Amino acid sequence: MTKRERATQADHILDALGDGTRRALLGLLAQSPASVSDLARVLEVTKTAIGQHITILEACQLVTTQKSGRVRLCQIDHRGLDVLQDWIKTQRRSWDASLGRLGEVLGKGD
Amino acid sequence: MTKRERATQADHILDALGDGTRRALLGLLAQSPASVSDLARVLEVTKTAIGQHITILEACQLVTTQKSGRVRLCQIDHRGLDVLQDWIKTQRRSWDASLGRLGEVLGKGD
DNA sequence: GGGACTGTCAAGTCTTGGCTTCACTATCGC
DNA sequence: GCGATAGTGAAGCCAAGACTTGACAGTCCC
Repeated sequence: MTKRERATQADHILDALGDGTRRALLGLLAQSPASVSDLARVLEVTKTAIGQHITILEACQLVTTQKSGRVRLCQIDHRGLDVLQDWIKTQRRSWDASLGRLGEVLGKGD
Repeated sequence: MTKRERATQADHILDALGDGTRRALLGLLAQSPASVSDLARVLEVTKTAIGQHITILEACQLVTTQKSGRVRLCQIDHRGLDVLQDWIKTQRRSWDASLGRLGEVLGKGD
């Protein structure tokens, strides 16, 4: 992914999910909403690191946050997953069609 | 993703899909099977690079290959996507439940 | 056999990005 | 106000990994 890439939302989501720490983050948030400090404590990384990950996850709608006072509460956003599921569906449709064509070409067995 | 990570197959798949070139590869293969050289030509990288990506994609069952003569024909493997779809389903279930509990806690509206 | 082509291996380069440190602001509670 | 806590910003470190080069083995076809 260096050049000429028209990045769709699905691209951003897959990039985001390509990191194990972020997946762990989602795993934790799937259980219950949590603050940046909470997450940092559990995953044993700095709050700065968590903040960076959350920014990325928020940008592609896998997480939402709301700040009340000095604490930023993070929770899951389902919209990102919806997009990802659509991406899978599209891929599958596309290559089902391609297998169909392949089948026709090979298709002697009727 | 540095330490203490019990990598599931979904983890490997998401790691694999975290790279834009590999996604492009899948996009091409979704349209029709192709050889390593074909893919290298279209994506404008070396055959070596394609070979490396294909190895990774094959390892997590997103692609299958078969060699006939000197050409290695690559095509989509649906099993990887099945696993990914399951992963999404699991995540969604998990955090729907969590949102449900949150709803109960907040749940004065009842 | 010889040339063209397909793919792989080993080794190295170089960018990306995950993470830290340090300094700083803002909020809470006394 | 003051100390403790929550979070952010800038800068830099460093390992992971994407990609290349060059040499090589197989295969096809003349």
